[in-house]
Amino acid sequence: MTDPGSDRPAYRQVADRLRAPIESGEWPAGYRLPSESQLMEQFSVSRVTVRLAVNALRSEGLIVTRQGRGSFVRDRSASRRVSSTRYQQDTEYAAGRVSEPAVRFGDGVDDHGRYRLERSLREERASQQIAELLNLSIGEPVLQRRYVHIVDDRPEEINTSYLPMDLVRDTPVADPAHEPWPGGTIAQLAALGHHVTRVTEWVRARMPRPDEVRTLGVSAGVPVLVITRRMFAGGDLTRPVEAAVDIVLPADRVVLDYIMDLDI
Amino acid sequence: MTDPGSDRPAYRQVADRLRAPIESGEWPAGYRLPSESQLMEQFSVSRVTVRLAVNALRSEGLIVTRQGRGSFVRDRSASRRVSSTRYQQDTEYAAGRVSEPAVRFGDGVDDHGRYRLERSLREERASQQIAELLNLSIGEPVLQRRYVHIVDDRPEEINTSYLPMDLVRDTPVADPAHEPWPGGTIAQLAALGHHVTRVTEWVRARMPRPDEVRTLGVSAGVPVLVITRRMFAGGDLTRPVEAAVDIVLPADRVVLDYIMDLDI
DNA sequence: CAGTGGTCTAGACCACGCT
DNA sequence: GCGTGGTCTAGACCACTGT
Repeated sequence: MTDPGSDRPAYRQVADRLRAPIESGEWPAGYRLPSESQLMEQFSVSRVTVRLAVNALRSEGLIVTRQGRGSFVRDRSASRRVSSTRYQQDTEYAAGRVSEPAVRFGDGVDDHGRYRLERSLREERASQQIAELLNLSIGEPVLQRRYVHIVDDRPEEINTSYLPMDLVRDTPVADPAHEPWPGGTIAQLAALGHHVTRVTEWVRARMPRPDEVRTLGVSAGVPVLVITRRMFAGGDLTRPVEAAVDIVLPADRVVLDYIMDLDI
Repeated sequence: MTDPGSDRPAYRQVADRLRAPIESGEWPAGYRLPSESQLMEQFSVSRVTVRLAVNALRSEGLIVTRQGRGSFVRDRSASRRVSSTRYQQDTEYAAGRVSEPAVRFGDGVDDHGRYRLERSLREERASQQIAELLNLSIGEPVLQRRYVHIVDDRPEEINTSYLPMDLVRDTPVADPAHEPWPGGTIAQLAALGHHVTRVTEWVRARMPRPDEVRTLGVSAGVPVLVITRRMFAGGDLTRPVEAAVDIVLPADRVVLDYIMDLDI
């Protein structure tokens, strides 16, 4: 039953009573909540009120609902760790000092054939945003590369990056037929003589757009992490050699890991 | 009018038709959407359907609604930039090489008296999480420090950090009467002879809990960035000297800025 | 006071998932 | 076939905001 005397609206009271066992862990990930009819009876409220409560929990990211089956406590443990040390490791790999490039999607993922990469390359003219990021003029030619990283048939990362066309024209980097390059962008650029010395990342979070909900397969109530990355080469900090706008990651599956060493 | 022949439910069609002018910029931040009654008439749907559409946009973070006034396009431009270089700058400051510690809440904020800090200190016994982060045993004494950074009477950051009690017992750091320390934790620790050489940050994003919605004053549909930070001193990478769990930042107001210099 | 969004009811039909 | 959630309607009263 809800308390009609309370200031708190009935649907919030219902939500509160469902939230408690979820946050305490009494209802673990995967636990099925009572059905809407059961909640209507248990709290003596209408279906609309029950659904308002359930919606609130869903947009808090606590539950997922599946038509015909029910609402379930969502697994909120992040699985993948994206470490900033991958850039240093790719640098070492490009220099031949280590034999393996950085692993991006977890150990053993490739072995089991669960990892897939979809790529597309395209020459474009720099938009205002890209021109600003790469310190070019609007309209200068750039190479757009779009990567979708897929694990277990589920996209884990969408990544659109741009390189100044001057840097890569008539090189394997701009060749669509070319295989994915071990060691990633840093190794590619190193092969062209551009040695990346600095990477900057701007990190934001927001709710996904509907198209991102579809492609990333995130459920309602799960934000995305959005990274804007720039790479600088050879001590030139004025003109980046690469800019990746909107690297989009589902926040329920990812932790970003940054290490900062300080000179004392 | 909505298209009843479409597979797409009416409320999604309404949401789509409202989303377009928002994302294109035709309706700028602050623009007032048509009222619910206007939308009912315009699309020939019931109020519930209109509200489903409006709720969808709200949980996407595109609009805010205010009772008695209407729904408005939300300002999605982030204002504050949190840079990882602040750690290096605090280190320089602690070493006396620069005269100013890193600015945390924007230029001129202090001058106008718009910035306020609420602090609390408390001795505690390490929980399992804290023990793991600090590489201590469960139950060992730690100093808990809780900071709430307030700008314009609006909390901008909640920060709970822990230091091993052994490091700070009977020092000014553990003294509640002590003023906020210029240069922050790094300068405090330096004054005690612990020179921070490495800072690691784990970055996540999630939807705020109801209590965070209240304290941070974020509107529905805005996620929070959550940082877990550890500081290591003097080349000892096994035992951190500080751990900050759940530094919580409203994602609509903040961009995190990381710079990674690579050794080639 | 009129207009706005916030809450709530009773009832209906549909689509999905399992048995 | 039955129970689940998804969508939708018509109608009501309340609380807040402005004139």
